[in-house]
Amino acid sequence: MSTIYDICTMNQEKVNKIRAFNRFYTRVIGLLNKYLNDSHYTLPEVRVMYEIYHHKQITSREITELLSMDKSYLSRMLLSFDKKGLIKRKTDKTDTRAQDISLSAKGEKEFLAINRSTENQIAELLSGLNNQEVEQLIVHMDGIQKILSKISN
Amino acid sequence: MSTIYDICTMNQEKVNKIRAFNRFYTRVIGLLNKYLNDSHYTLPEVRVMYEIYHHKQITSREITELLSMDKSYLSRMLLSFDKKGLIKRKTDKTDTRAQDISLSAKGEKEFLAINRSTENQIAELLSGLNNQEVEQLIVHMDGIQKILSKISN
DNA sequence: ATTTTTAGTTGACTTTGTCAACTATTTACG
DNA sequence: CGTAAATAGTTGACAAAGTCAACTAAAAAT
Repeated sequence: MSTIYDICTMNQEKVNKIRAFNRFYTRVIGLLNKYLNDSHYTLPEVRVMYEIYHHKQITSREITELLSMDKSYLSRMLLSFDKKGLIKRKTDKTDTRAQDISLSAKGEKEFLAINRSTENQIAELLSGLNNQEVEQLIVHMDGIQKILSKISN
Repeated sequence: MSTIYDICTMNQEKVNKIRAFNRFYTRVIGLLNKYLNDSHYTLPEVRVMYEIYHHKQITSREITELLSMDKSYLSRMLLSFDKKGLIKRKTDKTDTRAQDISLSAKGEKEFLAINRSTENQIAELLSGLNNQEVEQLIVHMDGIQKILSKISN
């Protein structure tokens, strides 16, 4: 918990630089997500698929926690995945209220295709940079994650 | 323009690290924007106010370009700002189709209040870090902006 | 002078996301 | 044990965010 004193003595310029970065990176992320317009899936759908894929077995509740997503929103999304045959759901053995969700063969195929095109898009973006710049970029990104992980619970 | 060759030889791990950072930072930005729920304004509204404030005089078209925002969406937003007395609009002297938009005294007051609370929120976030960490964070952020500015048109 | 482009508005719509109420379990606890 | 409280997921109703196309009026291009 910070005090008024902390906030007031905090260098204004530093805060402004961080805000500038946030604005800048919001645009970067926006650009990178633009490609999704051409895919059959929306950004939140892809995020959900990502979680299912990387957990192999996951419950609704876990997804809502991981993505800070409303459970009703997710419930409807999973229904649409189900209709499209992208997921399998089976009742959890130790808690019959919960379902273990996993990607079907079709779902996995779809996800991996999206995944590849995201990767290609980033690779394409990076192709405008030389090797050293890419290395530096990653160093900076790791650095930010390391520092901010301390505070983001 | 990148070639297939570039993409295929691009280190997969680097691409994955960048994607991981994007996911991470999407969450950070999401957390920072959460506070807006308590404000009277939405995120896109604040962004528009930001642009009006920092240009003193700006047209609708310029805002749509700066924020990649649909002109109909913006038009309605400006209408609501107008109704709330947050902006002044006057016909541009050299192009009577266009309007020069600026914040009213009330609008400026509102924007500055939002601005302060965003600043405080970031300052509060940073209060969990020591001086050196904050310095490092800014170095990394500047680094990323410098590198990515080369390519993001 | 007329066609084409542009600035902004409006109508109709879709997507995205939220909130509260509900059912069916499970867990906590006297 | 048995009842109360908490939890997993669904559903209805809605609000917020964003898009698309058609339109008016003015400006720019030809």
